[in-house]
Amino acid sequence: MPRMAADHGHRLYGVRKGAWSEEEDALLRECIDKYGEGKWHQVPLKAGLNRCRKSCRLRWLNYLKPNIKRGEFSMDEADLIIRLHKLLGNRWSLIAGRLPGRTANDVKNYWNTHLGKKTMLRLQALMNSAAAADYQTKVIKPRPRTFSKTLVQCMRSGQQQQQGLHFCTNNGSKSSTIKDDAVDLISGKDDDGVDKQIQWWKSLLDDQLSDQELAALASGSCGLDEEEQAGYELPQPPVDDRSGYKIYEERPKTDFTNELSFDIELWDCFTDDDQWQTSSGPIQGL
DNA sequence: AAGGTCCTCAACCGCCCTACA
DNA sequence: TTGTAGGGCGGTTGAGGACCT
Repeated sequence: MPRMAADHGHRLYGVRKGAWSEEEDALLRECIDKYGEGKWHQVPLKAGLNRCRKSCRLRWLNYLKPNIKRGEFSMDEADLIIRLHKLLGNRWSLIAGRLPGRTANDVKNYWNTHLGKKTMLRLQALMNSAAAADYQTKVIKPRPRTFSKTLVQCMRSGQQQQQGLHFCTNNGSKSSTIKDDAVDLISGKDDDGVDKQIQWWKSLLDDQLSDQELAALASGSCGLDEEEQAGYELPQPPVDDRSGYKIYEERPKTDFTNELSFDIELWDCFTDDDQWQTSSGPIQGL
């Protein structure tokens, strides 16, 4: 069934659709070189293209732009996508903004085809079948998350943010989630943005546990000293005496822990190819 | 070899946000 | 304050290639 061309409610007829030809690409490239990006409504006219402005913009941003990186996503990129998706959800443009040369469309497609729910189910099915065939079982050990010192500092300086928790003041006037805060940081909405962004990314990307943190984990804490723990332990009463914030346990519906456990499994698949191949054979289609 | 199914990704659609008059 | 237009985004579709039976 042919699609109707729609452009902000105005139906456009006779506008070319579908795959772009090399001639069209050349015309668009020439036009952007000459007049620059922006003013997309003028581009079809100036370029002599029988395309709607959105089609021109999309073609440029997703395909013709000079710095676009094509080809396979690296493991680093995949890892970053997983982490950012956990924080930001389907904010593909924000995620793509942190992956040089990648477009939102690329990231979205990559997620849907390689990292999304369907792939998750396929992977689980493969794991189940491998187990059923009496292959060596791959044991996934839970990896507790630690609260970075950066976040703790933010908390103390009035930043009501904590991973996986919702904070609000006693009168309930302010409530935020880690996703919203992450979006603000990434999009640079905060005034003292640069330093905070650096710190935030540092804590996000810091996958290595310090010796201190490892020792704390071994003793059953979560990487904070006693005083810090007192304020953040989930089962604690809802009001923190020192900060005056109510602390709410994240509702199970958000299923953060399940997501996390899957991501770890997925990441192990990326990093542990040898193990997969020896225990249950290579995973097809990943 | 042929037909069917699955997968990937470029492109489209419709909605939202913002700027401006 | 309201209406309009442009820019941008996320969700969805469908063509075409790869793979399977």
